[in-house]
Amino acid sequence: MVLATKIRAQRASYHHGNLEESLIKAAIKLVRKNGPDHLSLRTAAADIGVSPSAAYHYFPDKSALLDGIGEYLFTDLATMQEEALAKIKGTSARAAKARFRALGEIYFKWAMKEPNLFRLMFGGFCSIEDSEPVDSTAYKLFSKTLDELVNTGAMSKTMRKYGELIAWSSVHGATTLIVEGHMPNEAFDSLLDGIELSLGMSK
Amino acid sequence: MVLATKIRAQRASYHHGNLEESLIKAAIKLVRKNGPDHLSLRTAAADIGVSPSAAYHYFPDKSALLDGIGEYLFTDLATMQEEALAKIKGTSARAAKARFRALGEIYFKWAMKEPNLFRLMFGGFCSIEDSEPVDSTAYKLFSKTLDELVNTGAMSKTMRKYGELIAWSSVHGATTLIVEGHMPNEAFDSLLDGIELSLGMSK
DNA sequence: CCCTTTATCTGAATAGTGTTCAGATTATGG
DNA sequence: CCATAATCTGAACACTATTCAGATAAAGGG
Repeated sequence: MVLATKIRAQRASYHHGNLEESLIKAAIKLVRKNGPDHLSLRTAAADIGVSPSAAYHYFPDKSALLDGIGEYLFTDLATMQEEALAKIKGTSARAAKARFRALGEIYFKWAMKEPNLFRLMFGGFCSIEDSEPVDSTAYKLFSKTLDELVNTGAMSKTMRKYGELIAWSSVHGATTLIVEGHMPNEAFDSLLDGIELSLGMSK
Repeated sequence: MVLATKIRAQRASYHHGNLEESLIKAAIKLVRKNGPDHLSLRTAAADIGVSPSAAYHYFPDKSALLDGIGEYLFTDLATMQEEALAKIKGTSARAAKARFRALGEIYFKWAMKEPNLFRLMFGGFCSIEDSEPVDSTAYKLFSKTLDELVNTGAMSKTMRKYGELIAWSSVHGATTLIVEGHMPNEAFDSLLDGIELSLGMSK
């Protein structure tokens, strides 16, 4: 009984029951359409049938709401990358390279499919509290993938120490530049080729 | 006489005389302080002692004002890069490498000094009308610098075709990641080292 | 079962925003 | 000097974030 009333999120009563998450999801929809600037706290509240001031019981600010969205999206992207990696099995050099490539491609595709959400994540709209980004799930996945490349002999040891830096920077850079229209779409695949070459990955 | 009245920008009369540029400069000041989101057309107008609606004779939109700022800033950055390149004379491989490095460092330093202006330029706040970014002054400077590297034997021919892609993407990527707090500051110099190595530049 | 306490949400108000438009003001050219 | 055109103002409209006193409902103790 207690659970039943708590679970329904569709607002059958004065109390909403799930306002925080509902607000974030409504806000994500708006950001997707209108961009991270142009997010309206009021319409997000209205969309889930709640007064504007209700939001202030869960977020001190509009910017706190943006932070909440950011956290949600970052874990979302990390999950996608984990799933993509899990699909590529094996311990061969070939598999390691495929995983490396998959990480970059997921990143890029995600950004191209949801440019406004990507902007929110990396455009200074949300402050991530993760003390060090190095601790993040995504970064660990990434480092592990690079280690595999070295261990299977697919990547030169000399370049290993620049691995994270070059790959992460250039994949992120190309993605943002393409998303913002400063670089042609086709450039991304070519870039991945170039990185593999430059990091000393065997053909 | 005619010139005298046109030149004074300090508003000694009903007509301002230089509203478009004054608005852009006032807006730049605001963006520098408060970020590209949070730019207020009204306070920009108020700061130069003009009514809000006056702006609409020069910009159809607030977003058009942002476009104007973007154009202003892009030429500003390009000028800085040109000046930096001009200071490094000579046709040796050493000089070519110094120019390459200078381009990246200027880019990074500029962003770190003015993160909010950098966000405006590359964060989707302004739409650049340059049909192809390849035509931009900055890009031409960049390509020329890479050519010099190959001609002086400082860079391998094999990697030349990935030169723009890798260097531009990774410099831009590292810069944005650092500016947004996703990467430590010290990473940038290390990245430049890595790029030089990976693009086959002789030590 | 009721009743108090506490969490949750509303309504109204304030101050600021982009944008429009009729009209006032000034410069320009004949 | 005067008519025309360019330029700017003032007031208005529909938004926005944010605050706060009070209404509403849930939870826990008697």
